[in-house]
Amino acid sequence: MDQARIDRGTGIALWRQIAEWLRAEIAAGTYEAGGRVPTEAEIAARFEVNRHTVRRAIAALIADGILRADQGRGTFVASAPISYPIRRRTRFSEIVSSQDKTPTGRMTGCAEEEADAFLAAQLELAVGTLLWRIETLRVVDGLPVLVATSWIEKSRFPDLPDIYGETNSFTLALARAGVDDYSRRSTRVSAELIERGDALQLGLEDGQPVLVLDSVNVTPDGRPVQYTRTRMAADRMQLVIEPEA
Amino acid sequence: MDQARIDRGTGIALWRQIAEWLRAEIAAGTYEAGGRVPTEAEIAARFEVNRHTVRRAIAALIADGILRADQGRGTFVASAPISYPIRRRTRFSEIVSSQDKTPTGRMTGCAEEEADAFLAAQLELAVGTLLWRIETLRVVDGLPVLVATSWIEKSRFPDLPDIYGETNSFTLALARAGVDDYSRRSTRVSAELIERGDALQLGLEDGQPVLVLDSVNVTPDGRPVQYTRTRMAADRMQLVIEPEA
DNA sequence: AATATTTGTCTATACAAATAGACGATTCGA
DNA sequence: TCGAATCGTCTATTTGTATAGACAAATATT
Repeated sequence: MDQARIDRGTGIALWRQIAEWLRAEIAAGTYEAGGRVPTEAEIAARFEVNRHTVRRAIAALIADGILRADQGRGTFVASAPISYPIRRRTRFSEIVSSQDKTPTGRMTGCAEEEADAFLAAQLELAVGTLLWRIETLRVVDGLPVLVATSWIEKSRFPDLPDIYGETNSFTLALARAGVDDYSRRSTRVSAELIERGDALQLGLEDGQPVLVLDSVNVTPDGRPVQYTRTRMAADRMQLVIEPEA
Repeated sequence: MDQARIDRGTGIALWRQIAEWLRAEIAAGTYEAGGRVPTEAEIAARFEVNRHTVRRAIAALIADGILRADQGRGTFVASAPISYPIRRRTRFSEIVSSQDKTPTGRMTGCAEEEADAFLAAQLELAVGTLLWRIETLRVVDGLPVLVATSWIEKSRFPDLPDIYGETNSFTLALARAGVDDYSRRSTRVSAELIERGDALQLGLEDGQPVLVLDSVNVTPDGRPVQYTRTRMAADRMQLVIEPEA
């Protein structure tokens, strides 16, 4: 049971007392990351204040990135952004698991595509080479955090979409084709406004920024195997550039 | 150097931020007990706020008994009341020293007086016996805390005023006359409004309450040696009635 | 498709907080 | 004794806080 109280005339505004109560409840785990907090009306009734006063408290927490409000749905705890360290060996599932979160992922699309000049250069293939283009959605604790598009040579990994569709793991899918290890060669990072399709998948609003990572994975002998373009919800993940451990 | 800051529009009233700053400064010892804190104008300039805002902060601390304002003089840290335990052996200097404070005292008056019926009964002497009446002011850490009037048989302690005037100690003065030990027999406690003369000596305003202690000190064989009427500033000392240790 | 729920925005009102200025009351030192 | 310093009180104005009500916009439910 919840016995918190707010006091009037103390020189501390009601909205601030409510904001601090909510912040404490979230920190204590009463409302889990990504979960819903009580509605404005409920909180207002709970403390016997006007809804506008609650709204101001919530606005302060939204400004701090602690809450996120969705019109018509409710107000949610904005999960702390997941750290995404960029190293030579970067495996999404390992990164996420090491932060006590549960990663899931699924293939949202798959198509054949001919390499254009850019992709051909990146993958060191001839222009027009047939590639798999695989669309992926990565989810952490039920919250979608990034979408990625990967291009992989079709002739070298003919049944990759099937294996990836089963395992949801590039590491496993490439291993089945004889690539036991791979590492990140280069990563370029930029920021863009989210595209419509990505926004739908990530549950973001138009106009939100995304981090865009363009990376090339190579086998230990330096041969490119995969070109990936990743779009990360900037409010849910943050990049960490670290020296090699 | 002092780097504290106050922020506007945070939902915490300026007066409260200032009050908490002052409270912290006092707790940290920046302004010592009984000492002066900066003037309203200085604090207002320090934080770039209006003097009225500072006044509200100070009013809150006065209500909490932490500060005390004297018109025309300044605002002072209200010393925490000194505990004054009542036991059989009560020595002002020992009590005060044990509370990490520095006691001083001085005789403020001395006169001869004949015992009236009341004093004669208390001291077990005949009515009309010549007594010394000695007025004493006790000060702790520079702050006057009590005034006392003591009556002692003159023929038994003929040069007591001289000795007390030198030593400011009844214990020593009585010892010189052969009374090695004495203890408190009875103490009556009451509360009155302060008298004009006492108010001047204690630096209190008219209308302030004082604790009045009427006590009789006796030698180990039970013979009365001293009758004392003590007036204590109620906001600077508090009585503690304890069982004998 | 209709309805209920929930957040977003707007207007209006009342009260608290903070500012501004003036002047009185008390104390202290020159 | 005078004036400066300091706290006490008063009026007036502006800004921040909180309430009240209405309706729009998006979502979820039936």
